[in-house]
Amino acid sequence: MQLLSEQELLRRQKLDELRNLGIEPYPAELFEVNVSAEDIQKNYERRKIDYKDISIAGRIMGVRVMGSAAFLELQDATGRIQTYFRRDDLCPTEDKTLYNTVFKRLLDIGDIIGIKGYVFTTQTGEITIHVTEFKLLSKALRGLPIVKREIDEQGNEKVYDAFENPELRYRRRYVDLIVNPEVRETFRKRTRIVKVMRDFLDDKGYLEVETPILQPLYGGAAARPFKTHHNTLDMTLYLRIANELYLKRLIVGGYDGVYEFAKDFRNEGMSRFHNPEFTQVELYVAYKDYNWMMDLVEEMVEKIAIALHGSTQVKVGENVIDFKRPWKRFTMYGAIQHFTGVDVAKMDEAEMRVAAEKLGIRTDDSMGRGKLIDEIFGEHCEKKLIQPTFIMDYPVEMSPLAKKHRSEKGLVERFEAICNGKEICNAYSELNDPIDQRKRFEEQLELGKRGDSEAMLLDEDFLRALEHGMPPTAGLGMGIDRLAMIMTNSNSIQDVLFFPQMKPEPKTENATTEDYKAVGVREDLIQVVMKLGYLTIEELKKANANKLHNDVCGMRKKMKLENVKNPTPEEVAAWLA
RNA sequence: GAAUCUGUAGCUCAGCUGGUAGAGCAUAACACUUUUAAUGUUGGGGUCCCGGGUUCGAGUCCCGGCAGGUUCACCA
Repeated sequence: MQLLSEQELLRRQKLDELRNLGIEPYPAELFEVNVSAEDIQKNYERRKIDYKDISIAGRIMGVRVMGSAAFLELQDATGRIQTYFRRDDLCPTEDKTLYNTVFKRLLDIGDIIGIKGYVFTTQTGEITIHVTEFKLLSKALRGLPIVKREIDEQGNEKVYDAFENPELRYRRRYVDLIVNPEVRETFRKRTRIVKVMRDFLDDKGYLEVETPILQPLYGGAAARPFKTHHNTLDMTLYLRIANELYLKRLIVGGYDGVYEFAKDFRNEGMSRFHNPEFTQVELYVAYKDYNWMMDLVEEMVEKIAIALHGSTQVKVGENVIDFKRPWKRFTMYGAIQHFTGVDVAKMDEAEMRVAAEKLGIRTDDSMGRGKLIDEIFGEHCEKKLIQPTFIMDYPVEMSPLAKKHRSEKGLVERFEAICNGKEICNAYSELNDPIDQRKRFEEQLELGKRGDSEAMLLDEDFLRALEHGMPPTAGLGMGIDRLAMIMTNSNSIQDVLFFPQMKPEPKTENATTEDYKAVGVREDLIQVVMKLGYLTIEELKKANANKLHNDVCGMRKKMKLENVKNPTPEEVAAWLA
């Protein structure tokens, strides 16, 4: 049972009043819409004749009543439009109920209405709909945060009473989307990113596929999984951490290009860059290598920037990032030399450990050469790479699915694109030598035995697929969330996920309607009893009967519940019996 | 996991060295037929996140918890 605020109670009373007037607050039939707010704003001035008989629906976002005329802000999916209501138009006869009562008193900010009318321009120059008919389509029982916006002389928008509490915004994204238009826009951009990619990959003739999310073995990345159980098969299943191994099986099967936009799940820490479920696009193309893939990534991301911003330049925080091709390319050794002045290429593990210590890295004996390189890079290079940059040729130890470098010993043909100090994609010339692949898996198993909880498992069926022969293949994984953060200038992954993962809201342990009824409290009095602070039956039972009767009658009056009858003293005494 | 900040009206936030809880918006009533953060007047509205403690007295101080933000760690 919810404890309702004054404003919520009032709106419920309005619901009854509407029904008493014969108005259904939640009508079943459709409302024909023939125009959008954006359409009117954009095209009215040029084609006035087309806006003489319009029908539009949306949410009331603001009301300015001036006696027998009123302005009301209507918001639909495309934006806002001002509407003008005049009593004498809506109520040509003596009966002014429709305007005075229904419109002025029973409609609220947040309600969804449909209107018919014609467009005109007010004296102050605002394009406005003169309303000839309106219909309530859905009554809102909760008030919205009222965000007010003003455009100053410089054309800058000033926002008053912004709805910006992050917890509420994420938990109640529907409210966030209603009152913060820039949030709606962010998610439109996110969808646009995916659409541009999909069109780009489809144009090249690659096949969009779906592969299992529930996997008997998790693989394709180094991460801890979520574990679940299938009852009928009585077996453990894991939510995928990547789909790499399945897509490669499809390349073995003879498709020469496959891709999937995949939700992946990793049971690890959360931060402004990490959500337990996130989206990646993975792409595998036969007969290509990582050099070819770098060109593709540049081309695709440049296209996305242009599609979203009309330019290759994107403002992200303090920086302007330019995605214009070609991007800078460094080998990992080259990047380390460039940023630290240290040439690690020829060092063995011992020399490198010394070098790392000198660069302020805490090392220990478990760290091999690959790990040391990765630490140095992470500490001294990655954060400094603001403009999009490819880092190529990683140590073999960290890349068990990548092909050995064609000329450099100890390295693999792998690259990441770094942008704004963070990885946005990861790609290899894929390892297709089944014997080498088995060896690499075995090394991972060894790491797992030594306690690395993220070491990869050996996937025997995947190896069998490789043994059938996989063509040389270039593979790519690109994080959609991270890319969306950059492309929408968002500081947190939570701002590009509609419903980021949160701990559940603490439960209120109030008694239920049934609990109250069980001790004899009439349903319409429950609100009153709760308002008095008796939120559990236990507390209620402790009350003094006379005082409780007095309090209930007083509170009923205070809450202006005219339709609710006061309880008799005997009735109240019976609750406590 | 650690550090740190935050939690007060439907929303955004004040609240000093502890003394009966405040503003703006929203809401209610009245006025107002082209306003736009509409305006004017008058009201109502609070489990100060939860639980302990100190105190004559706690929104405020102390301890513990819950939720959230940020940074770090982890996570390629």
